Amino acid sequence: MRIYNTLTRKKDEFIPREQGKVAIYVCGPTTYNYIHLGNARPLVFFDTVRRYFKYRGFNVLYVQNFTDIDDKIINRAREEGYDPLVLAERYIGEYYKDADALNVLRADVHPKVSGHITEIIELVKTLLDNGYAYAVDGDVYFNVRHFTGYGKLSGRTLEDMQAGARVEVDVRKIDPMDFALWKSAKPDEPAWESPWGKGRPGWHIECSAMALKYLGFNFDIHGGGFDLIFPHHENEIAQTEAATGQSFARYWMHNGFITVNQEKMSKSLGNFFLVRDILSKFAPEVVRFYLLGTHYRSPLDFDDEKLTSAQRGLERIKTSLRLLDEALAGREADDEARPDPLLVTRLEEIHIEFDKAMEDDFNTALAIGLMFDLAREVNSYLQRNDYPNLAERMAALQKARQMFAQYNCVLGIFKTSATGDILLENQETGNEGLVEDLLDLIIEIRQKARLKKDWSTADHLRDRLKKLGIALEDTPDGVRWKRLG
RNA sequence: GGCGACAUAGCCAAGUGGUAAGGCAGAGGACUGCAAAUCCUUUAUCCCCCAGUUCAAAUCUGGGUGUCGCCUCCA
Repeated sequence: MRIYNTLTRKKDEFIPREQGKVAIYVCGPTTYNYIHLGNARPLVFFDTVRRYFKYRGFNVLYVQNFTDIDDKIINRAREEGYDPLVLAERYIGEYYKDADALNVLRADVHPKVSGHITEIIELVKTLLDNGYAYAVDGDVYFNVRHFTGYGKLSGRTLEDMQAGARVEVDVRKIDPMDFALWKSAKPDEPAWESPWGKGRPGWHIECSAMALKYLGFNFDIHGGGFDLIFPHHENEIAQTEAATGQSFARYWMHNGFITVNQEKMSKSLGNFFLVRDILSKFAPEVVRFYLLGTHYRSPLDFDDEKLTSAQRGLERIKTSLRLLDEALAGREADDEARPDPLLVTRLEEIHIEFDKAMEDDFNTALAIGLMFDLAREVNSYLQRNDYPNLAERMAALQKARQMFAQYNCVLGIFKTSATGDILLENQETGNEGLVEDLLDLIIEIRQKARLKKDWSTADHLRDRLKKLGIALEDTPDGVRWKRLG
């Protein structure tokens, strides 16, 4: 497996710290608002990475933090008249709603900063003892000049950074690039007792403390958005490696941005789209499918048309799944039957390609392309009548359905049953009984009209149903209906 | 100013030396009462421009143009 490593600026062969195990830390959101699509990309992508490792038989330990103490939270809380921690907690709850909708699996651990103050203080103490940090008026800063590797992740030197530095010069700092490990508390801010007085952690130290606690040093993969490379991840590396004398993480993965009109979607530019607003217009599987349709390191431009295009594409795959289910419905699988090689040889080729795509730096775009190939092979095969016998045909189709389910386990597009079978929307809820019965009735009436060649009645019913979001399809074997959109 | 990324058909997008995946949209055909869905065929003599390396380049090197990002909170 090859992974593009920001640290080495190339694709490196993945060698786990421990055989058969992989430890991953992903920087989660600062919870002062609902998440937007830009936040969703790393969630969905790293969730897919995690799923792929699992699919390959790895034992995955996946940690994603919540930053629940931060200036923005404090400001927002002040505006709304809440306690900052209460506000943060509320948005953590909202985060789960959006993440669950997008089929993002819960992390093994979702640590919060507020629950790890002790660990953070310990880490800061270590850095002070080591001489990598200094305290001034209740603040503690990390001394970047002291850490020789500073800049190794972002690929620039302190001189580079200062040449165009836009940081305000704080005379109390030894170097302008020094960053806060601990901030003294202003009145009305959440604060904790520390050896340096009441205060709260700086932004970067939390991830170091929590990653070390749950994953230890030298763990496998640390992920986040491109914009975290500097300063966040650079500082994490500096702190952690200065404190432990050990490597922090070995593979650093960064996803590209979601853009709007080619510009970065960000909270500060105000051009962001909330996940829940998008989900009010598009199904979650469409959003996930769209996000994974582009390689994670490339920018991805967002607008409704692109989602609509994704929706239509996904419909193709759904159709193929429906056709498969229809063909297999009510038939017992015969485990003895040899799958028809006519279909299965192609399936095997696709399967090899799928693994190759994912092995090569998680090329989900290629993997999705292969799902389309799979769909075409299936659809095409279903139209043929020259199969050897029914049992072999069914075995081959069964195999195809398993492949769809497997790939879906990795890509996480469709909701699944407990056994991992793909659930299409018609099957999702148990509350559909009446709708189905009514549709059966309407279809029956229409069929009678069609027998009498009363095309205007038949077409009228079909048109009206279409306006209600139900599409009818007449086939030689009867009428099929599905929900649109 | 420093550092970096990207530029592939109408649109989206994969492809890091061997002669352009896939999707959306479009065209033609099969099927259909008509549709829809599906299948088949078709849509880039060519991958921003120029020069170079090579038997061979979208893929490597140099130069140029354009777009974006980081250097400040941001996924």
